[in-house]
Amino acid sequence: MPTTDLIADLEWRGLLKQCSDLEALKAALKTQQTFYCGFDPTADSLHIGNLLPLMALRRVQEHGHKAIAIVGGGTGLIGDPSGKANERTLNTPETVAAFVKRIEVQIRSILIPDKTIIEDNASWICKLSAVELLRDVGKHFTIAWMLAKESVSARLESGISFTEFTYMILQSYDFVVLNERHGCTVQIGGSDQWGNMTAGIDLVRKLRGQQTFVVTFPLITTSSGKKFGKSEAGAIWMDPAKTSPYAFYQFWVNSEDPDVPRFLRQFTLLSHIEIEAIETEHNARPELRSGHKRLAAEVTRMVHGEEELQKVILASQALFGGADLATADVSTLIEATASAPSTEVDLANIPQVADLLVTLGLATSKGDAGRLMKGGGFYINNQQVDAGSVPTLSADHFLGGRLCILRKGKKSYATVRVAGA
RNA sequence: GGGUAGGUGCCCGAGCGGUUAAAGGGGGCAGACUGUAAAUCUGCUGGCUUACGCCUACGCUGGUUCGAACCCAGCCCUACCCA
Repeated sequence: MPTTDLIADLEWRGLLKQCSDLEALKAALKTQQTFYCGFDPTADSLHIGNLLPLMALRRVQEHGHKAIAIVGGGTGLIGDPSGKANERTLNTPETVAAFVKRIEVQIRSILIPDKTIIEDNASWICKLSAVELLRDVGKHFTIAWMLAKESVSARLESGISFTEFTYMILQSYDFVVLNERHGCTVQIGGSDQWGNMTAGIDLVRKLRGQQTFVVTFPLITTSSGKKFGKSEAGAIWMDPAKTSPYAFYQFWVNSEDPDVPRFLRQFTLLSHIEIEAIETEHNARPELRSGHKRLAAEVTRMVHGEEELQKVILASQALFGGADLATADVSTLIEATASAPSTEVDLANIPQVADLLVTLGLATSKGDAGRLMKGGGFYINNQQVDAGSVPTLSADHFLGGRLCILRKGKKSYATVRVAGA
């Protein structure tokens, strides 16, 4: 059941950047191994940047190995200096604990439930006494060696507290605990975690006399060099309350062409053959955007489920199909746009358009709304409003007397519903 | 503790007594062209206001002045150098 194909698969998918000892790992993978990856509870939801490590763990499972996800309820109280230019503000233990709970649920939804172990490192880190930490763990680290780590050396100029300085020790200790409890032998993570992770290898060797491995995947960038995972509204979250399924789906549909093949490999479970077929199709008819749509569908289904996906596809078709919304089925539209921002109005007293745009988050201020309308970037029910004119909403704008769709630019929309309808 | 250079809008960065809501660039938003892509071109990019206009803004607090981002004083912070 366990296979060494895992490495080849990761390589093909562009998910393998570095490995501490590739040949030895390949040999080890002939028998079932246990992998782990850590997730930092820095917010109340994971975002799509975290999807990559999750997918990596999922692939580990698909190839018959075991996967552990660690939620850093303990390390999250300290703060990882890796890749951070400045010391970070500490969250309260209550906040971190709340983040941990929510993130655990999300992790479970992506991984194969009955094959997944989730651990919160607070359960051992918080029990560690200062003396234990210093005698049993700290004794194995020399200052010179720690200072040489990129995560620390990069911060010597700008400043790093003792707190964050010790982070790598705690993360290393995680590896030791998992090795002891679950026989965990491989840690995977982003390449920015290389320093912390290799520190773990050393500590496991010293404390448990066992060889362990580290595998990293590259950090994701878009082909035009923009930061991956950000949209106009900020990060793309997995929590539907923070990023609507519609916005989530649209994020992927809007991927740049050159990124699509890579994203299909990295973020979907589609097979090599399927992906290559999609690529061929895309190259033949790029204007159909079939690759984008498939990518968006796969990822949205995985994160939000089939039902949400269907709604979102309906909404996308209605809004981008160029259909005349006046003739569309209102119930379907209402259903399809359920995940968009929305507000209710009273037909007898419809607020000004600018105010509505602000309430719905399509504009940041009335001035911003005014500029938008002035520039011709505003649509009511898919009808572009003439640049310069200032529209007012009337009862006629409400499809079936119930729904009015406001759109900003090509991609952002929100709905106005009639109260009680 | 001493010295030097600095702290300007989302970021970088010009301005160094009035014509400065503050050059220029980046980023962002929108329009055109396409394919809900990229590239390119164009417009916008503090808030309120139908509008005249009003308010807020150049580290903080005071002061000089008819008038200050710009001058003065004190303070805070950052970087580098010396103890």
